[in-house]
Amino acid sequence: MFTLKKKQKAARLGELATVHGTVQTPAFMNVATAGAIKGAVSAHDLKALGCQVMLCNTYHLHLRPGDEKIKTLGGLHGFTRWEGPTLTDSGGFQVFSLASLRTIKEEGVYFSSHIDGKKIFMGPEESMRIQSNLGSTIAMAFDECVENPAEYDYVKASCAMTTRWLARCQEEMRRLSEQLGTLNPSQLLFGINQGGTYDDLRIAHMREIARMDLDGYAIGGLAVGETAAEMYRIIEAVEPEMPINKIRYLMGVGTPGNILEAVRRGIDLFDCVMPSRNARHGHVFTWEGCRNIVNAKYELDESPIEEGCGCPACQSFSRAYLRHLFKSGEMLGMRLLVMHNLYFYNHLMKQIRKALEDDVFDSFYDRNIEKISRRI
RNA sequence: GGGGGAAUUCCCGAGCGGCCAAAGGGGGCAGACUGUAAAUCUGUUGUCAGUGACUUCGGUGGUUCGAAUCCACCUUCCCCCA
Repeated sequence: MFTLKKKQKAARLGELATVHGTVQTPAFMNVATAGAIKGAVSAHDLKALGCQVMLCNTYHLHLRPGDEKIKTLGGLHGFTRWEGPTLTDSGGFQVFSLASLRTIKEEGVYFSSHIDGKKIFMGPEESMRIQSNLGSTIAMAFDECVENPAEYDYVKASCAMTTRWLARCQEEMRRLSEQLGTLNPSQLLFGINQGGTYDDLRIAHMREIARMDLDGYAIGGLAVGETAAEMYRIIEAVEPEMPINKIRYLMGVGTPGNILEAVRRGIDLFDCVMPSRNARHGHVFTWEGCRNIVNAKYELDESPIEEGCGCPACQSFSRAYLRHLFKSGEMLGMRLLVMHNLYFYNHLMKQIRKALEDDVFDSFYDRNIEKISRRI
């Protein structure tokens, strides 16, 4: 159940109440695709980093270790020991990211497993069943995430299919929630807007799925090839069509700057691999911009990544030490950088919420958008 | 004391007369990464001006139109026999 608490122009402050806890929005969900944040960060660490929602992946967990096994082990919550809300992505993104390993049909998608080549079929019903076994707080609809740019006719047909798939997801979820032994009978279902870079398709699709009364609405198929300017234009086009009293999720986005821009345009929820992946490659986010800790200029730098940061890395360690750990291939280096970035993202959202609470989001945006987006 | 082998650009290591500023790793420097097939991938790595020139393959001489590559001596290291 989503409550819109406050609005400043398009930007929204809200909260989503779930059986696993309440999420204060705008929020960033921390990505734990295979049940763990890559870079040796556990569910317990996540709590200390200010994480509100942990995101896991249907396709990956279905392949390994298998959703039935996870169900036996108490679902995602019992398995990972993350006690808060979870969101499972449906496998729709893998239709895009594993494009060379799949075939799309009306009934669903045939994948060759990236692990062993085994044939895997995943349609809307399969995705819902897997997500039900995982027992996530929020299940995402199974969609086709189309790469940008794509032909108009292809995107139009794909959108229509994604809508039909959404109806099947809804139907299957209804059936599953009534079944005895379902881990989370009150699992929420979010629908996903598609339409590539075509405003008319985006709007038409959003109107259609808005009528289907879902628990939340996501914008998918962005940050997959188009420019940031196009992404913002599409959000602006679609936003007025999104139900005002439902949570809005921009999937897979993005940089701190992207997030600030999207909150300003009315988005409540985000997720992205960027804080963890970039940390694994030495990039750290700060309020002054993004740094690369391996740069030679940090060799003798005794200051923390960011002065005043409350993360475990900045609490105790210098840039020089972190650089050394990282370059030496010490796991600790990677782990500390990942923790810093996740803390930064979660803290950024907290500051955004505070600015909205205090009715100063505009000036908060003006003060930070340029700095936060640069490379230093 | 006798015999045999080796020395290559930051490191390891190819090359064995021209197509060699010299393969390939490593390391260094930098870049990319947006619902994670990603602790990965890309570029660059003698100097200076940048279609070229110059210096470089243990040292010094030599052979040759031309040498990291052939010859002589020297230096250092390794192995075997005494």
